[in-house]
Amino acid sequence: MSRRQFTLPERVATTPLDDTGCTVLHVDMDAFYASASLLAHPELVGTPVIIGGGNRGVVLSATYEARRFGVASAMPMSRARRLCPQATVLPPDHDLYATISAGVMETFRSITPVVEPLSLDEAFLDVSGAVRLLGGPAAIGQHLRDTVHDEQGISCSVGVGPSKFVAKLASALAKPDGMVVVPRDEVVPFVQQLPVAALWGVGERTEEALLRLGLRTVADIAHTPLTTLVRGLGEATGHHLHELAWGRDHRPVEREQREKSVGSDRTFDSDLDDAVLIRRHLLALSERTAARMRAAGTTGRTVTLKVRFSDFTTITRARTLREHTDSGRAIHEAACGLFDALGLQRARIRLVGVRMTGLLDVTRAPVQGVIGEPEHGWRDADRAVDRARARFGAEVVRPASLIEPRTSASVRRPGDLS
DNA sequence: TCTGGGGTCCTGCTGCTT
DNA sequence: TCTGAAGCAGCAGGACCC
Repeated sequence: MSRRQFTLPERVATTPLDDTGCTVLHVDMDAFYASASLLAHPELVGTPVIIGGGNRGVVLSATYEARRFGVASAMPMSRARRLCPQATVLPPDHDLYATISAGVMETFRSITPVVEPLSLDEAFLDVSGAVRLLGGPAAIGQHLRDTVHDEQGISCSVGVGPSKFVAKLASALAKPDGMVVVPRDEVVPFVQQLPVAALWGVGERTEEALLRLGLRTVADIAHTPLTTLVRGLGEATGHHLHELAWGRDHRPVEREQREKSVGSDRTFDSDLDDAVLIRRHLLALSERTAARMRAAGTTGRTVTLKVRFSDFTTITRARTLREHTDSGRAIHEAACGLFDALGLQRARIRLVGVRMTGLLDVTRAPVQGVIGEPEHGWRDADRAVDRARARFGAEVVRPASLIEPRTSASVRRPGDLS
């Protein structure tokens, strides 16, 4: 679900051109979360719908009817509601999105085994091995669009190019519900007429830095000495943008991408200054992180605590443990240690997060027993809890300190401690 | 206007080891 | 024994992506 939208440059045709050598496809679902939610609410088709929620949330997705009013992804919900008060607001349904995404990825893999998912709603495909069987890349792209529409009932846009970078730019231009092919010979003029913000890796800050250097288009970057770019943007970014500005991107489409971190954040409905309550939130986040690691068969060694204050300044503190763990208890202990070491005196906190890095497959990082821990200790208990949750639901077993006293009048949503 | 939650990557700094 | 350089790991912060 790219957040970048560009107008179609005049020299790029929307009909298939010479697609020889354009073996990389980038497929991006159109307004994926909104389109998926409409499958469950067909009565809302053709109306403005916003997916998001919460007092302090942002827009996750919106139908094109809502976008016409200026609503965009990542926009604060309060602003979106002002721009389009008639829109229906639906809460996200992540289970539904995961199910549809799995179906879409299966369709992709029926065409080529070389599929690199980027998120639930987009992926790169290398179709070089499928050309002889299914026709040229553009024909494959069209076949893919038709299949996804027929099988899942949602539309997608496809970019076809000789590299991932070009294919991704092309799919952004194809939106919504279209396909753009960038022939190999057209790559340099195609990329160089775009604004600098079109480049992958150029966000708000980098765009500002480029504008300060007087660079507005990709062509400007291409004709700037590399040393100037490196001085202004840093070693990696300077080289990266210079390569992209000449249409050079040699990264292959990769099937397996192992995760490098797992974590959870929680923004509170209102800022908190109660350390006891914050530690309880850290326990919930630690348990969730640990459960996800166990489900993925990984363990982690470095615990990173994130704290965002009411003025939106954010700090992180990390601690590397002596050995790998997938225990919520161990993660919580480290996170609380880091939190206590901050020595905060009733600071108003907006968000806390827990993240584990230094991940290793559980078979390669056997977790040693803790001195004093019984033979069938907490690890066995954690796994029993995982099995119970898988069978009866996530809320069926929780640490005692996370259980709220029952009141007949109150209904709380999962994970809401405050 | 008022900023989610899941991530990756880069840069600069510090401290440890050789 | 002391000192400086180099390499490396860990940490913190920030930018960026969807």
